[in-house]
Amino acid sequence: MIEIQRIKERTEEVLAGIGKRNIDATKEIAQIIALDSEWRQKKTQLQQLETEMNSISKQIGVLFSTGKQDEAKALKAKTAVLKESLQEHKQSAEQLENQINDLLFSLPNVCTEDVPKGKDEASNEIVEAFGSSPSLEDSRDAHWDLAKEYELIDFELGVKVTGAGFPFYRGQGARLQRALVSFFLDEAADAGYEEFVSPLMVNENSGKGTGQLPDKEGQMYYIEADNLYMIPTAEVPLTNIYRDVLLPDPNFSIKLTGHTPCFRREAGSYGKDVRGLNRLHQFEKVEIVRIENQENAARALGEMISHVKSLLEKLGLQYRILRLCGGDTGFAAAITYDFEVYSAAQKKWLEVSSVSRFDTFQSNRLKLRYKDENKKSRLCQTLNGSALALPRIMAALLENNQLKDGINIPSCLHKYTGFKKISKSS
RNA sequence: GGAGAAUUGGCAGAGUGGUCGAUUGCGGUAGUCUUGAAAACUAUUGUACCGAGAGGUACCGGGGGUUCGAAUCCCUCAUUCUCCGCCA
Repeated sequence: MIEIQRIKERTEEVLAGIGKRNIDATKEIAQIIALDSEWRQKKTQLQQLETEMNSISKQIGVLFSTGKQDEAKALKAKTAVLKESLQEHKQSAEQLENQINDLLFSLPNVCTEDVPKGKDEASNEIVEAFGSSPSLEDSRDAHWDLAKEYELIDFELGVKVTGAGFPFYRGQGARLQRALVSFFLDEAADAGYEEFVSPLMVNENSGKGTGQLPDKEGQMYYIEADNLYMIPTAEVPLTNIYRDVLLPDPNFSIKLTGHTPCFRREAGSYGKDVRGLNRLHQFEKVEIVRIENQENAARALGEMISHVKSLLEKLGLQYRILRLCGGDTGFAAAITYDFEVYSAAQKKWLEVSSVSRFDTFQSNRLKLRYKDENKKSRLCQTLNGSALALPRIMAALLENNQLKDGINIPSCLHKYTGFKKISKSS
């Protein structure tokens, strides 16, 4: 959530940043500021009462220990009124605090200056494009047809065993999947990211820490018996490693990566958008996460973008980078860049990565801080990005590299697949 | 899954109803001594919040309760350890 100090001190900036999402938060912000000053008043009064109470209690203690029972009893009688008023103050301070928190939780992050204003994806900006569409013959097939033809992915089997959106990968398809994961992890390691194998379920506090809860509760699979959530992305366990952490030194740059399945309930889609690998309930992803100080966050974002670019270029995929407009930017992000690859057979762009800077929005919830040069606690900056999400990469690779008698594997993957071409007979 | 024990500051470890935010040791920081270092000695050393400041408040695994007063008593949840059972 947004730091309340920022709301009070830089109100205009906050309003403008949220305004980019086509949301007018004037009322909420004014309410927060008003409630906050009310809360401060109550808090001060409450603490005064507590001081008084503490001192009386101490006196009673002294009186008892010096044998002055009667005086102690007299003093005790006085506390009843005080106690009542103390309770009242405590309750109303708490109530105010809850109201403020509810409001703060409901506000999305402040978009940075370079985020374009806009309501939906139509206002996203294309900032860069790379590569060109492969020239395929007329017989170009969509990946779901290729998957069947070469026995790479079995969607029906997934339906039988689990349900729609849970495919089986098999044979060369499974191998290609594993090759991609290894390739992505090795590239991340080369770029200095420490690899983690994380839990695939998280508790409620973790969900809150990265902002999936309470707003996106319905999008996660929930294990009721144990009060656990299936992770929608490795971002959740990886970032939550640093929940409630105070880093002692301002010179740090934390780079984490992990490969996990991601589970998403994603109700309400239909048609060819969800066909094949385009949208799944379970898919694999390699995520990169960074925790930085105030000064380094902007540079880290640039490095992450370069990293994702280099992956796509090594895979030889045509891609473009979008700077999302406010309305399309996720609740917790301050700025997001989406990467899309071109799927030649479907003739459409598929989102394969989303790289975001969260400013202090997550770290505020996470209580993730560091000591700066003056030994003052400051909130860290968190960033994350997909590097990369597997299914749509796989879809694009299959479609774009298809030949009459097989599918070419990009050379960077050869050492992982053990074959250079997907063919029927093998 | 069953039985028992435990959870205190960076770490170790006291504290069982009242000047306890918490004895002490180690570690950290600063200083004295030293050509330098070590040792020794001295001081200092948690986090968050309220307050213009002085200062105050909260926090002893989490939450709730009893009490004028709780690290200390009660309830509850979580975690760790030991033993038993089961198991990749």
